[in-house]
Amino acid sequence: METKQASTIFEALSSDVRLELFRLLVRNAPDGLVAGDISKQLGIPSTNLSFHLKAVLYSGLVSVEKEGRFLRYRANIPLMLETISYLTSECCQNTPEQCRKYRLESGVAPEVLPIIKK
Amino acid sequence: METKQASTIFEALSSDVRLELFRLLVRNAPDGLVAGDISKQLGIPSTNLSFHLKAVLYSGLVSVEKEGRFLRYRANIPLMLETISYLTSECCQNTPEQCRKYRLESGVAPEVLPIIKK
DNA sequence: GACACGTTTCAATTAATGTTGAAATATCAT
DNA sequence: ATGATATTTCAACATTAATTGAAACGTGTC
Repeated sequence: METKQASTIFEALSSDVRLELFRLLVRNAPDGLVAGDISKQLGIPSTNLSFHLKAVLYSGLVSVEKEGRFLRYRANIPLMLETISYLTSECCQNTPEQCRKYRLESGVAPEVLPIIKK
Repeated sequence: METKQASTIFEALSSDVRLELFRLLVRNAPDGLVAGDISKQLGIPSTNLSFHLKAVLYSGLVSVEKEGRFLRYRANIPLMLETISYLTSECCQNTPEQCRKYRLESGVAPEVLPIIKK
């Protein structure tokens, strides 16, 4: 992954509205949600949601599909995973012991987040 | 983790400069780097770096420590891990099979990124 | 103490982002 | 076709971010 793509993706997650939007779609993967449902669940006007949807679509983190007169949005989970991999790559100059220490410090369960390689 | 904190963290990673800055510190964990070295490695003026350093410091993703007349910056890896955990939480309504499919699709090695729980 | 060096703050400019209501567009139901 | 509904585009405004050079601030060195 290239820097430009990754920073665009983080940009897409950098507003409260868009972050909640994306997490909503992550929770609702793989089915996704139509715009109206998203608008209701986030409690923001559809016009504002549309603005933010454009940003996440541009980043690639979300995809859209026409469904009658609705538009269904879905989180692009594989891209999310690639982005995480990009962020954590070559962590600690590839010394697993240090990474392990950090992971313990974070309190995050190992099954959820083992960025340690091998 | 709260939405506000997480979006501030993604905001910190949303510019090319800051993303490269953070990844540089991740690679150089746990030792960190002093500002001058960062400035040289990123090839940007110290005044501009200082601006971006403030942003990542504010987010908590980077910490700083005085070292004589230098300032040493370090990536906050545990916070990075918590943030990743926040982003991926309740993925696919906790149906591991779907998550596994996505992971295969992403092409990311399982040891690097198993967000699947259990 | 005077000087050099690393780093930050300030001021100025340029550009981009977030929000809202009104209007436009597209699709389905009758 | 007409009307109702879903969603987007547009215009306007307020807010915030990015970049740069000059100046200021600390800290170590001679």
